[in-house]
Amino acid sequence: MMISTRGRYALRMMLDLAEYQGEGYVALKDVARRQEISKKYLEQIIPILNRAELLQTTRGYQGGYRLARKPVDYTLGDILRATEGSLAPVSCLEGDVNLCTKQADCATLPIWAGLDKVINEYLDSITLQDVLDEQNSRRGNDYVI
Amino acid sequence: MMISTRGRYALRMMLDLAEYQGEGYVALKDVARRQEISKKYLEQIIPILNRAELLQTTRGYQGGYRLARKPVDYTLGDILRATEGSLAPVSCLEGDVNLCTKQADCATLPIWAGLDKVINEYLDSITLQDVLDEQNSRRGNDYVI
DNA sequence: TGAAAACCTACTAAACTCATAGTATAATAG
DNA sequence: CTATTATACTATGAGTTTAGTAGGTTTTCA
Repeated sequence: MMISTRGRYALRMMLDLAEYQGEGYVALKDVARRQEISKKYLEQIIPILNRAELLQTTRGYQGGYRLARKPVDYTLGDILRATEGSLAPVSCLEGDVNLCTKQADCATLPIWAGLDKVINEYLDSITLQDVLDEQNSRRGNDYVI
Repeated sequence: MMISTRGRYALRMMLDLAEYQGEGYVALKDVARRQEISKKYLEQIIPILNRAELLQTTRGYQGGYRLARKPVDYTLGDILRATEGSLAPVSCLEGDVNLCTKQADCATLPIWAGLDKVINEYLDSITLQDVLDEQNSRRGNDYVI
């Protein structure tokens, strides 16, 4: 019932990008250094976020990544559903892929559907901006004029 | 982010026991047959439930299992925490075992703590009896006098 | 043309999942 | 006492997933 490192690192990377994007693009090596995560591993997570159109990219000199939207326009659910594949607690809930012949009289399916609902609702109730704000207030930046 | 078969089978077994315990003990082979789950695999799940004192057991002739308490006195959280080990979405939340040096200024920890909370609260809001009731009403037993 | 950066693909050790198999132990009927 | 029924315990294993490492390719710009 764990969120994998893939999802957790993706979230930390998105937060890092949100924090450090001034005008330009942020190089992955800087994210990796600050977050203490292997750059090579982050490289593998990036394409997932790219496919979901969560990032903008430039290559070459002074290239890097930046958020495609404002932090307030990402929910944690957006990021985690993309990287975790799905947040469904059982495979019978994953689209129409895993059809179960017993669905109609499965006593436990409504339970998992309900669990799925509370998980997604919780994660969609928090935006990247919310986490940034919370982080700043923790650092005492809430007294900055 | 999945509930494993261990947890799901445990839940189905508990429901089966709840449904079929008249006076006596229910043999595992009957549960296995009705639920279409390998009896040998269920045998491995049983000790987990036994250690958590969720079941009563007798061996030998007409032996088997029964619920230690009334269905209304089990929450799904009780059963799933026992079988899944923990429902925590990240290991830093698991007791004092996985201490993380960055806990104090970790921006994401409160998120996972909140997620953990909604998951546990949801699963603790449902009892075994609730699932039985829902099952019976679905089968049309709600019109029985 | 050379440096800096993203992009892409293959590989791997370790852990976990979902079982299967076999033997030992206990309880009861007859 | 012994055969039957049932749980208890331990070992093994195939397959998948996780969490990376490694190395080379392509793009951009000074």
